[in-house]
This record gives sequence, C-alpha cells and structure tokens, in this order.
Amino acid sequence: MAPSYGIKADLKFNTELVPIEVVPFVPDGVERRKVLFETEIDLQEKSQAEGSEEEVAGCGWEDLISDGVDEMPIFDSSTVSETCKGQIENLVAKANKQTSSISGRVDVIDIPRNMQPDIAYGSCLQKAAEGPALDNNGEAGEQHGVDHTPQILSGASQKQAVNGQTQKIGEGNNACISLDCEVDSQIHRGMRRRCLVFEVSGVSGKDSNNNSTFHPSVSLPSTGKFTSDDRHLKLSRTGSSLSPHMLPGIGLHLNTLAAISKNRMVTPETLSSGRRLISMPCTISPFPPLTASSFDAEKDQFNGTDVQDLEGVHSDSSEVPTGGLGEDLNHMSPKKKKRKSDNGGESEACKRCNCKKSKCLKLYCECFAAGVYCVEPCSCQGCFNKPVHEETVLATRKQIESRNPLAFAPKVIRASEPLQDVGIQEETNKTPASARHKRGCNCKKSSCLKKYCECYQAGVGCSASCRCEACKNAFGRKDAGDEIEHVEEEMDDCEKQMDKPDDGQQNAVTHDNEHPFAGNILLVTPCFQICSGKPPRSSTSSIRYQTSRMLKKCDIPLPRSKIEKSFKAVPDDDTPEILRNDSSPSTGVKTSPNGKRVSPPHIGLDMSPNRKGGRKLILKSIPSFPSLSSTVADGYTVNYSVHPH
DNA sequence: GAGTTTGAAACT
DNA sequence: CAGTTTCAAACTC
Repeated sequence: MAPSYGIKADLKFNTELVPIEVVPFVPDGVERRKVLFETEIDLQEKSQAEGSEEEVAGCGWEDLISDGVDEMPIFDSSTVSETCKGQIENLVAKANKQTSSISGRVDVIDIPRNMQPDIAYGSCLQKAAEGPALDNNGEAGEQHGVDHTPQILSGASQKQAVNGQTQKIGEGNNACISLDCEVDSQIHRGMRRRCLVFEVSGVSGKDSNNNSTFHPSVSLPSTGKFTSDDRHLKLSRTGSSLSPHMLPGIGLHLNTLAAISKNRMVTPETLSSGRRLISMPCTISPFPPLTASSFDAEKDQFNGTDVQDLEGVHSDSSEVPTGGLGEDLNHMSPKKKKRKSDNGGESEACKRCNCKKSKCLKLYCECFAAGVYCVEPCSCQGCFNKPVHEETVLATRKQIESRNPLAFAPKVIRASEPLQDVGIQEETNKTPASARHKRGCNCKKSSCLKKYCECYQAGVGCSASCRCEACKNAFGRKDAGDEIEHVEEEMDDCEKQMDKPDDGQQNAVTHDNEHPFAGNILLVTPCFQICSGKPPRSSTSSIRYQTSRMLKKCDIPLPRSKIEKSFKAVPDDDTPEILRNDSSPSTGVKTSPNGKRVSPPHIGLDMSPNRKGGRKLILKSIPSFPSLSSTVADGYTVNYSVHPH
C-alpha cells in the first residue's frame, strides 16, 4: 500500500509496534499499483460480502467523518498500536496547518467502510518504511502513487490533497474533496473517489455525481485567492460542516445541482426532510450541457458579475450585508434581463423568477420550488428566498412539505431511458415511455401544446395521470395507450422481481442487482431533469447520457448509500434512508376516488395512480425497489448501486 | 414592454 | 375534496 504521498511526511512512524508485513510492500510503481488494485478489489469484495448493512455504509461515513478526524473509524482499530495512531493523528494535524503544494488530485479516503484496520494502517507502516525516500520525493511519488493510494488520513489529508490550495477548513470539517472522476482508463480510481466524496465529504454523497463529473468547474465566486478547487472545497465544506448529519432527501437533485453550479451554492441547512436547500443560478435548466466548456463559459459569465451575490449565498446566514443589498439589487435589476436573453439557448437553464407577491416563498416561485435561492438574475420583489432569510425559507419549506411531502420533488420523473432519445422521440411524436410528469397536467385550453402544460414543458408526454383535455402533447398524448403499456411492461418486470419469494425491504435491496437495468441504467443527473424548462435537446442529452454512464460506472463498486439528484448524486447511500424517514408519507399512494389526483409519486418510475404497476412500487419500500433505484426521478437519483452477489 | 392567457398552487 | 382565488410563467400584441 502506498502511503499518502500527498502529505509531506516528516513524521516517523513507530513501526516496531506493528508487524510490518501487515501490508505488502511493493516498491515498484507498477507492481504497487497492481497490488493496490488487487487490494482494493479485495476490499470491495469484503465490503460487498458484508451484506445489506454495507449498502448504507455511505451514510455511516458521513457521521463518522463529520465529527472530526479523531473519530475516524480507521483509527479505532484495535489492532494498531496507540503509537501508530498518534502518528497518524499528528500527521493529520500537520496537514491541517500546511499549505500544501501538492499538485496531485485529491486522493481521498475511499477505503471501504469495512476495511480492516490492519489494512488501513498498512499505509502507515509502509510509509514509515519509505520514510526517507518520501521526504525527498513526496510530490513525485504522489504522481505515481496517489491514484491508487488509499489514504488513511481523514479530512485533513484530503484537504491537503486539494491541488495545493490553502485549506481553511475548520477542524472536524469534512474536507470537500473535489473528485475529478475523470472517466479515464483508471475507472477504479474514479469509483474510489466517488466513494470517497460522499463518504467523507459529509455532503451525503449526493454530490458524488457532481464531484466526479464537474469538479473542475464547480466553483464559488472567485475571490482571487481561491482556485476552483478551493471554491469547491469551500462549497462542500459549508454543506458538510454545518450539516454533518444531513439526511439525503427527496431534493437530492438539488444537492447535485448545487455542486455543479457555481453561482448558487448549497446552503448548510438541512431541510426538515433532510434536503438541502441549494442556491444555484444557472444550471438548473432541464438539460444543461455537462461539458466542461459550458461550465467554463458559465463561470466566466459568473465571474464577471455575481461574485457578491454568490458570496452572500454561500457564506451562510452570517453574511448579512450581501443579503439585504443583494435583494435590493435584485429588485432593481431590469425586470426581464432574464428570460428574454434566455430564449436564445442554453442560458435558458438559469432558474430565475419574477415573483412579486409570493416573496419567493411559495411554489409559485420557480426558484423556491426548485429548492434554490434566488439570485441576482431574478427579478423578484420582496424576495425572502435568500440565504439571509434562511430560517424563513426553511420554515416555509417545512410547512409546504407538511402539506405535501413531495412538494419539492421533481415534477418529472424519468426512468431508464436515455435522454438522448428524447429528441428523436420528440420528432416522432413519441414520448420517452418512462418519463412522466409525476402528477400529470390539468390543461384545458392549451391542448398540452404549450409550456403552460407542465408535461410539455418538461418534454414528456402526458400520461394516464393527466387530466388534460384535448391533449395533443407532442411528446405523447395521454391517450396513447401503447406508451402506457410500454411503461407497464417495465413495471411488470419490476413487479416480477418484487414478487420473488422473499420480499420486503431486504428483497428490494437485492433487486438492485437483479434488475436487468441495475447495471446499465443510465443515471441521469437530477439536476438536469429537475429543471424541466424546455424540451430536451438531443445534443446536450447525449452528453449527459455519456456522463451518466460514466458516473454509473463509478458507482458500481461503491458501498451503497443513498439521488439527484443529480446529481444529483445522489448518493446512493442516503437515498434509502431518506426515503424511509422523510418520504414515507409518499409511500402511500393517495389517489382520489376518481383517480384524478395522485399523491406525489414515488421515487423512481413515474407511476400513475391508474397504472397497475404503480401500487406495488409505491407500497413497497421505495428505496430498495430495483427499478427505482436504477432510475432517476428528476432529482432523485435513486441509488442502484450494484452489489455483486 | 404591457397586457392577456393559462394552469399550478394556494386557499376556502 | 371540490370549487375558487391567487400567482407567476407563458404567450400575444
């Protein structure tokens, strides 16, 4: 095991206390990688062998890590001498103080939760063995070994690993690790990072997608002192430090969004349901391009204008000045600088409102409904949907959620179908079978041909749950039986899976793997979907699709945690728990006698109340349902982690 | 940019 | 839960 090269180890481990052979030391770089990789696999296998318990491991990391370095489970090893522990802790402490110049990527502690202590400490031992060489070549060594080096260091080391930026993360905070899950040839590395991120960062792993995909461009407003990594770090830190035990929620997609958006950021607060309110400016569009270039462009734009606003947003409620001022500015801002300019293209993605009476505290407000703070581009008046009014916002959200637990859930649920197909289907007047508005529309005059129609706006066809009249939805009419049947077929498959002898939660969990889609389903980042502003564009969809797949790959080995979700992200680890805890109300399908209204759907496939398939899904444990897990419901990324049996 | 239309959200 | 009102986005001119 390679030591954490990222940290200039001027420490000397006492290797006498622990048998050095505990960890195989392979001096050669290639061999080392090999060994490490094998070790990792081994660990993963162990992890998987642990059973369902491990599937929620991600959550555990949050808690463990959030409490500080000292509580890192790794250090609890009874097999390691206290001396060694002390060394490690010292190392951590040093790392916290250091301004690291390490250029390597963040290499985090992605050690499987169940990793054996001796293994974890193996790094330590080896490090001790390599001591001298490391001092001289620490950075160089990192270049070679960082990717595969399980770091036993907690947040401190992680912080340090972040591209040599000055880390200001407070003690005990989970460093936000920018994961650049570069979907390169080293897939396993990416996976491990993802794992790390959401295990360690305390961001609930919801952002794993983000982290892995967007890391480079995720940034807060630049102050000139921070690099993108720092910003990212900062952002994550805020979320993690303040809400260490944050539960993932239905609004997971929001989290994802936050991660990818530079403008608005995740606020620390945890919503009652465990969601985090995010403020993000321009990435909420239904199908924002994921390309780095787009982010850069956005960043540029952002850098030019919104710094103040951003800072206000991400600096917690403590930042008062910006809040009031920003609000005023918002109000003073040209009323429609927003949409007019948006009509052109991708900028459309921005979530901006123009509320006048709702104070942006009702679902009328798109920003509020999307779970984001209003930002400078908004033209709202008397806006309370700002970080400075955080408490008000949260209280209001809570209230709304009390009425409708899924009020902030994505309106459109997309199942396994690749977004890239949407464009094609649009042309053929066909709807992605699995994409549906969760409650359906109620259009009377628009014939579902205008954006008044939420289904149309989201680029999905109307379904049986719609009460629209004279439906002519270009994405699919509600009376198009074939589509419904198609969906039902999928549902039936799922049901069959569910109907297997041993059912119940446990069963559901296993289905993640058993379901045909389990390994292949596209993980659509929630953030893309929640924003259902416009009909999907195939070009961007394609990109997303690729990304999703990549992310998916990364997910496979990870311990199961959860969305969107994003996204979304949805850290697989958190979802189940959240759903159980917070969304339970939704598990019961509320269908009005006439079948008109349905209670908020369930995570995963959009089940219209009228569909026979819907009932089972709904009633069964949502988190574990296979289809659900493999699907992203606009913001919910349902975790479908793959656990080989 | 002002005014109208529309349908979701909120209210009764 | 149905009917009504409020609201803000979408749309039209």
